[in-house]
Amino acid sequence: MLKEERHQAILSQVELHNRVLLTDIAEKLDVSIDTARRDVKELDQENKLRKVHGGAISLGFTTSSTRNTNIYALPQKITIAEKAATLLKNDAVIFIDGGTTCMEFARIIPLHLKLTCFTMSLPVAMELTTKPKVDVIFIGGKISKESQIAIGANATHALSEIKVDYGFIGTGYVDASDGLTDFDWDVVQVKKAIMKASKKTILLCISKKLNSRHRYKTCDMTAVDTMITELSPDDDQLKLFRNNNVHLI
Amino acid sequence: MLKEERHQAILSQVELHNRVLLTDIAEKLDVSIDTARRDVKELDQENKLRKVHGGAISLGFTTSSTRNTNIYALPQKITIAEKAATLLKNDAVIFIDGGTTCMEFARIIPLHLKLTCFTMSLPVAMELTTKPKVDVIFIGGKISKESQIAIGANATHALSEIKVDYGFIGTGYVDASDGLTDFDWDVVQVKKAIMKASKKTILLCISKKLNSRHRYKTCDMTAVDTMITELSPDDDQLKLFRNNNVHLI
DNA sequence: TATTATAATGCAATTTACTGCAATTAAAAC
DNA sequence: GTTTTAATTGCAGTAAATTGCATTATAATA
Repeated sequence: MLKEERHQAILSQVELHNRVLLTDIAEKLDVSIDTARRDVKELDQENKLRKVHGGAISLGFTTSSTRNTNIYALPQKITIAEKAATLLKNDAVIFIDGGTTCMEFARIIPLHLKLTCFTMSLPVAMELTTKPKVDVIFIGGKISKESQIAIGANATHALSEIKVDYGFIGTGYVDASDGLTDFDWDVVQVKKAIMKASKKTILLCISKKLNSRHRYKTCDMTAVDTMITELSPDDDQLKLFRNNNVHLI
Repeated sequence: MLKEERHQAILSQVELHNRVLLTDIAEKLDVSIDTARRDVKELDQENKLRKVHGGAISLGFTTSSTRNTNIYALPQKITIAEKAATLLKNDAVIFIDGGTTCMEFARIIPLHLKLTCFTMSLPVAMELTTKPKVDVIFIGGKISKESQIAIGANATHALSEIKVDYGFIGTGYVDASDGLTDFDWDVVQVKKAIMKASKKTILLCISKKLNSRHRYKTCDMTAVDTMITELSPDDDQLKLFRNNNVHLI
């Protein structure tokens, strides 16, 4: 393997996970630790990453105030994810839906927290594998290419056999009177099943989606126990939601 | 062979694989290393590629878009993946195991190919969502953090209910007499289930793993229908495998 | 503090690069 | 067709780069 290829491989790993261990480089690229260290050292000198004890981290990781340099992660979603994370307690059993907001939530879960997480979102599951104390269980099924979640009879059936404390879900569209709606029928079916499997349903939703609706209905607002948005609780837009016994954060 | 022809051959190689080794050029084009080096040097000066120690890489290789498609792929694994891909036909129903070699295989599947793919590897499933004509079905279960595949009773049970034409599997260790072995018991159980669900088992395995073994056994070599490595079929190491009715590519 | 893990350094073995040169080949000139 | 000329190629010797290992130093962690 050419040195240049190794360098690219290391950079891609850093780009993807924001960090990389020297031992991982050595093993996966089939070189000695020394070579891995030298590679990282050179990349550091070229200002492509930052070398730290035991590995390397991406340049933006430490400096930028916004946590992860995911271009899709809007700051509001991080705010929501941070609020949602405050609900988590050790040994909780939760479900995490797909979508970028839930993805942000998964990303923000503290490393020391012991959890059991169900999900049928591929990216969320991938992210959760980086959390040492989180048990991850994936609900299988046919994979929807757009949303990268498992759908179909298999998925809904598997969901019918579990019960979790909290179901953290997202939605495509939400409205105080029309409830949660989506444009994909299969996705709606799965979301229904998630809510049935959850003792409490927590909706993560950026304010942009408030007051919008689409073809297929997941549920009424009354079925949602808690809704988390980035707006302050006394925002005008939220008044309508208070009538549905929805707890707002 | 004319110099210009060589230059074209080198460029097409670089275009295809993003890289080329001087030793490969020398061997395949039947010239000395020196000539190969001189050719690459000229192409570099013409800005057709970038010369690096030991070979050359394509100019676009460093852009992050191509980088993401080349995470941690050893060149040998690409060779194996390419060979494996030749077995695929339209409308085939296959299973793809986890591991970097199988990942490379998933990556190389042509976009025009219509397939149904089962997998219980998160990265493989993610990759497959980029193939428009491939139906992806994920076998759910508890996710193993090291290997990022679904394991456990759920996974093996789900596997017991399907039947695929080809099962493309990897293994941690392989030996002609001891067969396929691994260090993780759960993983071995899943691999067994995969083989049971496959009409034909195709083992993708880099030569480095040949003649190695570990604690838990998946199966004997006789259970493998085809083994694909990057070695030439008359390599000495492979002689031992011929005795097991294993088809080598 | 003790213990472990990681880093830095020097060194030897290997691989690759460069240089000059002679032999060969292809093209040009006669 | 023959000779001349220039380009190309392979080889040998040397220089440089790369790599892995051993050793010592340093940093992290309990």
